[in-house]
Amino acid sequence: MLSERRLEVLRAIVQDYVGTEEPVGSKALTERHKLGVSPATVRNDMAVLEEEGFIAQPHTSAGRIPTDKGYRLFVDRLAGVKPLSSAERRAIQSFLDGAVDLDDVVGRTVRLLAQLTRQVAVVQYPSLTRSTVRHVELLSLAPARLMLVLITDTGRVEQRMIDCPAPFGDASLADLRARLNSRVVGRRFADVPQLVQDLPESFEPEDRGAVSTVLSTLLETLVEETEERLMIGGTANLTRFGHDFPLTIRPVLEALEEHVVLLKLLGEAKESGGMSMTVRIGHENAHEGLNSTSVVAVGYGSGDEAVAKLGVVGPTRMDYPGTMGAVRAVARYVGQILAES
Amino acid sequence: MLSERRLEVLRAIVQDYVGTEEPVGSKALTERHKLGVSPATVRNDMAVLEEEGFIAQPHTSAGRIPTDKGYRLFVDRLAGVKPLSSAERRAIQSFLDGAVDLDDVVGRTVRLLAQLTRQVAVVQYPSLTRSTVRHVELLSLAPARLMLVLITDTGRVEQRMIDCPAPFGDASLADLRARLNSRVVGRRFADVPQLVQDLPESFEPEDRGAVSTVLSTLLETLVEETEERLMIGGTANLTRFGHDFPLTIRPVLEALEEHVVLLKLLGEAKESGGMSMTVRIGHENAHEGLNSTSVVAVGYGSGDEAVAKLGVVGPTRMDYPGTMGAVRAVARYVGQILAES
DNA sequence: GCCTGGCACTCACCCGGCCCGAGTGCCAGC
DNA sequence: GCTGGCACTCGGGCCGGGTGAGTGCCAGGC
Repeated sequence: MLSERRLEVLRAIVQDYVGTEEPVGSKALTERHKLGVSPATVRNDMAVLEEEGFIAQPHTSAGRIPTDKGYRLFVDRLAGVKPLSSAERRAIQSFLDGAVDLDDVVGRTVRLLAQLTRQVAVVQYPSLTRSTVRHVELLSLAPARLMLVLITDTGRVEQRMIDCPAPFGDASLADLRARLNSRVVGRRFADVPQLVQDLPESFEPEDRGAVSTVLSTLLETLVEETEERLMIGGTANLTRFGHDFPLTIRPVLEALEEHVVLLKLLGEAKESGGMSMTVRIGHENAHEGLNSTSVVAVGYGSGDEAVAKLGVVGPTRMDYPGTMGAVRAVARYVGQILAES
Repeated sequence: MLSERRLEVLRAIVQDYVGTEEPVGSKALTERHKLGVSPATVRNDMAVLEEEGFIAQPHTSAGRIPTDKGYRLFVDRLAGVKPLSSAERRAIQSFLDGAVDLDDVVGRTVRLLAQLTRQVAVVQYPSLTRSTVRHVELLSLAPARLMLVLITDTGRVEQRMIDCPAPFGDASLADLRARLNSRVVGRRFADVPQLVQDLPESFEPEDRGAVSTVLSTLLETLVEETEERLMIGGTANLTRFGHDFPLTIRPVLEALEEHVVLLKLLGEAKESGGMSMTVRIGHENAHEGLNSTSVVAVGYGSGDEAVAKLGVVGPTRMDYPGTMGAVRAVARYVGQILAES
């Protein structure tokens, strides 16, 4: 177990390093923080911290920098979540309030988060699995060609073309539309399959084929489109860590373009309701390209349950309390916006 | 007027510089190209080209590099559009063929273009102004609350909430839906305002307010949403020009995030049907951040007329013939895909 | 008149050596 | 267990010479 003062030294190192971006030495530490001890003592503490793997020296005779393990300890035990100033909160609210549709909400959220944290922001579109159906619409485009439009409670719209095995009368179509809606509106996606299972049987034999086709397309849409989408912003902020980063920036950009990777990243730790904040530091990220970055993510949703996640990607050397505060605050406001609409 | 040989020298300089990324000298030029003259002669030609502003020296006693003006001449008079290999064409086709919906088409196109040109790809969503209406749907969510869904021939779906001044009966709603569709389906967006102008008059007085509200929302959607969206990919390719670029990469990333700027960029030169290819080199780009990049853009569409643009952003030092070939080929295939669906 | 080979000149870049200073580890003393 | 002192390390900045690619100019030849 590390003594109280050693933890204090670690905290000071992390704070200074995040601020200056330069390895921090024992003398500078005692000057900037009221540790109440001399540089020599700090040096001894540093030696211990290094032995334990919390900090490291880039070269002999240079200051120390925190390791991933050091940041981990800092985040877990030494840092709180810094609440935003009321001015910042107002800014968030007014920025998000002008949104007109879901795309706009997500777009604004990304820009907001990127600006607030000065890092790369990632926002996942509200997931369909936990959503409910607001409306299903069927349109006849041609005698045997339909369009299925699915509207979710989060405001998302999905459409699919359907080629029916046989022409489908307008009356039957209206009937199907009405019955379908009466069964699934307000229901969760996961429940839909059961709810529509016996629907074909209640139609005339000649229409059953078409009805089945429609239903299977609907179910496909529900499942397939759970493949989620996301939006990214603030990549220009990557250049802020340019000094030692230029070599590392490429794999990060590459990783950011692989949305599948990011979705997995956000998705991990969906246990615990999914609303809690997760911080993955450096090598804790499975993807190699992100080994020199940290990911701060949190779930958001209109109710108690998360419908999706959002977060930021930045250098391991980031202002964790501030970032976590901003991410959490933004997630809350987005949740509110979604609940209102 | 420049002599034939001097143009040849310029072409050789551009090609070598694009290949090696290093200033090219007179000796190396004569070695790599069959110019049929000695280095000394080339030096004289270079002096003339420099005086005319087509090439420049980074420092005294270094090779020459093309200026924006030099690239311009190269593109206009010295370079053709390099057609793709049949293998590349097959790759394009098979890559795009698997797309399931519009988002997917655009997403695949971006990735394809980025990979093919190894540069940053930008694809604009099919514009609504030139599109036609495929269907308008009205859904009753609550007594005085409607949802308007607009489906375009390019497969795009827009939805809007409408709060009516007074409740609106189901019969009236069905009536409005039917009449609205019979008037606007298959019509161009630009023509819609005239076509629906007198529609409220034909309804009962108590419904006219609601009908007007619906119509004005529809018209708003048509206009507002002409504000177009786009997708970007391949930003990791920016790091390929890292050697002299690290300082310049930031403003480029920033410019790429300002979609408005990009849209303006793509939009310029919409004259001439909009299908022709435009190349903007270096300072020809109005936006400062893109002063060291070139933009190659071309319109695409399902018919003869462009519904949107796509293109790539890369360093002025790019392989113009190859890039132009790839951009043009991709645009054609995307047009085909859109026409089929 | 245009092309050519020769020649002197100019810098950017590389390399090695040097100094400097921040930072360290260790030790003896309080 | 903390402190001040001390010798040591080593990365980074600075200087100076050598190198070579590239240039401009000039006199001579086709």
